[in-house]
Amino acid sequence: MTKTTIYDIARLSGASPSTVSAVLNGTWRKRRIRDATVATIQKIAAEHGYTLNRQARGLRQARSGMVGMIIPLHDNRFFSSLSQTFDTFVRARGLCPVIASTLRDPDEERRIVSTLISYAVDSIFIAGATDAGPLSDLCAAAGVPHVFVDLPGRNAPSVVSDNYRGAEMLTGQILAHMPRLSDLRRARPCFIGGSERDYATQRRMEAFRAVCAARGIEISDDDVQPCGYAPAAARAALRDIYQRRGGLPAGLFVNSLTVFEGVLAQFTELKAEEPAAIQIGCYDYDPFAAFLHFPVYMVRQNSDALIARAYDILESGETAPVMIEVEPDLIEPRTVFQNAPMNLG
Amino acid sequence: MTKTTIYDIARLSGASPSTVSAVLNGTWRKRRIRDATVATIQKIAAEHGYTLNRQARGLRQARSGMVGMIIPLHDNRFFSSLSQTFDTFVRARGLCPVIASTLRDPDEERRIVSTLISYAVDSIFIAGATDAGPLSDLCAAAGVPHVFVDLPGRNAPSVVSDNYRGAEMLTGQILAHMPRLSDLRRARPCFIGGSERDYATQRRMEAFRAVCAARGIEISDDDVQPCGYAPAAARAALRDIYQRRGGLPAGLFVNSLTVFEGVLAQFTELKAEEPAAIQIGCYDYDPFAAFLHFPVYMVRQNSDALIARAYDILESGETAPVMIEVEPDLIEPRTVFQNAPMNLG
DNA sequence: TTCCTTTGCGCAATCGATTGTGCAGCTTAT
DNA sequence: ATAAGCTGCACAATCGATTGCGCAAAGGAA
Repeated sequence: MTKTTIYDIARLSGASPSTVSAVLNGTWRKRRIRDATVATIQKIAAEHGYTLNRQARGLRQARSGMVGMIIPLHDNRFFSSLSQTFDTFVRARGLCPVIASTLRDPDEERRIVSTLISYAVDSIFIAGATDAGPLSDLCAAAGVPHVFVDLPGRNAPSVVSDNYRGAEMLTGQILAHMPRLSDLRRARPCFIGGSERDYATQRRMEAFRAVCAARGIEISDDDVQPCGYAPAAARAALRDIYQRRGGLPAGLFVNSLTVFEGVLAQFTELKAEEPAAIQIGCYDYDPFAAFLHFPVYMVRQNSDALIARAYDILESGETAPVMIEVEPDLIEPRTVFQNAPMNLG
Repeated sequence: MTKTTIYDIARLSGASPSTVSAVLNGTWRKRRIRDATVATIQKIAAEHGYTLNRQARGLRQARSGMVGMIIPLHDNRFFSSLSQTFDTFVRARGLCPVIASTLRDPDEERRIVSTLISYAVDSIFIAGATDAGPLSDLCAAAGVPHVFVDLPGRNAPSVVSDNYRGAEMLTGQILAHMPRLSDLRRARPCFIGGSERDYATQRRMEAFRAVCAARGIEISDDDVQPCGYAPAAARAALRDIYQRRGGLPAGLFVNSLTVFEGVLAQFTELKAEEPAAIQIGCYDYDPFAAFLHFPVYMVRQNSDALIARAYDILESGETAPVMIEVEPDLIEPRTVFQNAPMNLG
């Protein structure tokens, strides 16, 4: 019942605990253990179902073999995709992933990072923190390597989507395909969703305005509504836009999938032709959104590349606040198969 | 740079390490430590940014304060929803969630469970394992309490969706709303997706057949196609059905969201009226699928209740292979708001 | 004053591994 | 034959906390 330890195996094999340890953790060549001894010990270990106590090893080595990641929430296409990639990468290196969600609460963020540190994680990936500075400080104080993913950190390296480029592509498609409406109130495209305090949203708004300006379309503050990420708020924002303009705008830049949910909810109050008569683009990708009754351009962030680059940075030992940008993909309407990642369902 | 320990604080405060330990872990009342001593030690600890080394504590206590969960993949609405609930539950108890994905690989499953055990997790939630028996054995050998979620375990308690009931409701809606087609080849509803080795799929097929039989509809083996979970396979299966029958069947029971993706992909080859002219039901829920141009009934599994019941069982100390069923919710078409869980996006 | 409690805290063992060092015994070279 | 070197392993300290036990000093009762 009580788990077997190297001491038990030492007793049973007549060897010393240090020899057993070396055999079982693979360092026995360095210690010049005879092959016969190795075999004996491995046999006994197997017979007794020995399993390493990683807390003991970790205590001695001052590292746990775990790698932490914090995300705002699991229940989201983009972040769960990040999780999946992270999980795969970490496990491929023989380490154990620990992913915790913060619900975008700064206190939770600090608490989780502290917890991870107290478990002596080898390093930490921080995705979508609302308050990056203090997290960096916590990690730095503990000497834990860390990297920001999807948002730029001030005092540590970060890997982010090229939000400007993604929004540029998306806005370009919206402008290229939206109808030319004679009603001036509806002729200009709108940007909806996200938070102004959000780095990603800032960059996307910037690109949206720039592309519009380049086509000679003047965007007013009224055309840009960073109303947060909640579907209900997005729905209300769209209702306002609709009422003020007497209809949907010719183009709609939807800043996230949850915002899109709110937009769709509002659409249920309209005639089916109305959404179909404008051009919609959504930043972030969902396969079902690709099958709505009107075409939607979408941007899919490249979570594989984000995690891969982040890992590169950590493994290079870089700790300076460099920033790497990863270009996202523009997804044409109705292309679920050609571009969807493998999903084992 | 080197982290402060209770020994450092003991030296600085003039107290003994055991006193410092008691103060910092909150058990000082039991040890009758003076309030003044407590205050001094806490002050010094705060000044030096002391953080607990949980590996040391864990080694001594033979438990880590972590709770493990394994899931097939993160990148899936149902499992990421389970993850979110699990995360919230575990953290609410002051513990640390560790969620790892197995990609439905039995070897991976065993490896991960072993790893979790070697980290001395307090307990393990097993969601969606392909080979439950060996996992139970591993946990039992290590004396780690565990519970199966979403699939029944043989030697341990489990909490599963009431797949029969869910499929019963869904089939009921499909039959109630599907058109009566004179073409006999197309008159019977079809069941598509999932794996026959899968407990959940078995139960759902059972209910599908039973409800059909109750309405006097005779189902042949040809009407039931458990073609797996991959979108591509589902697409091919639907193409076959379409060709053999000369059109879509009047009713379609889609056994998972990824299968639905494949179905939709195949729909793009049809005229838009065709899917709209039949009745579709999907086991599992996606908000965007609720906004397609034809109404879809969906079943949403109750991940909150699944995790809550699983936790109840673990906390009750139950280790016998009891099985608890949780009823899923039937979601009417276009009701994204009334029923969707809060999603902070 | 003497004895008994209670208060407040220290001592030292312990959890299970890792790792720097030491040292017999056997080889090989000279 | 002696020194030098190599082989194969054991010893013991160490990581940082927790915890059973013990004991001096203070307080109270008789």
